[in-house]
Amino acid sequence: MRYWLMKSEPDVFSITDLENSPHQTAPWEGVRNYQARNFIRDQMRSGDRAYFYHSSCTTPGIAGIMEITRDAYPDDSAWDPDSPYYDPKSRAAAPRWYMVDVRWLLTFERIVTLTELRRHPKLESMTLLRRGNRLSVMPVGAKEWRFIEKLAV
DNA sequence: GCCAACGTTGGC
DNA sequence: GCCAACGTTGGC
Repeated sequence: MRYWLMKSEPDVFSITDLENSPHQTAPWEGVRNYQARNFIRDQMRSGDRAYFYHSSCTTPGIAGIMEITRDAYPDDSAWDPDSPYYDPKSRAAAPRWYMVDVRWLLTFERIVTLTELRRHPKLESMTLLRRGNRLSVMPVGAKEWRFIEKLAV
């Protein structure tokens, strides 16, 4: 099992929105970056765990945990002209973008903030904290995962 | 709203 | 293939 961190702007889709979704499950649509796409398509598997990260908001940080419940499949929002994620270069015969399904597992009692994550030397090599990192989907090491889990309690 | 740090695009 | 211009991300 692998561990991941996935960013979403809570104004658009928050961990509460996921919890309130049918079956507490939703497609993670709209990833439009090749490196993130490759993680989703080539490495992410049903059963993996992911931190739900709230970005571009008052208190950026990790809000809780979700589970990947479906391997990657074509992101059909790329074919919807009315979608903000529309990409005419993605065609059904050759899908450019992929998504997984995610299921809500738990919401932390409090947000584990970005500021707090930066304070811990054990986390300094985290992809999330690397200068200039803009990935919306990235792997998390098992040790880092467990360390963060304890912070949240 | 600002801006650093990227990624993408397209002319050549 | 180079690289300048442009667009996006995301913290602050």
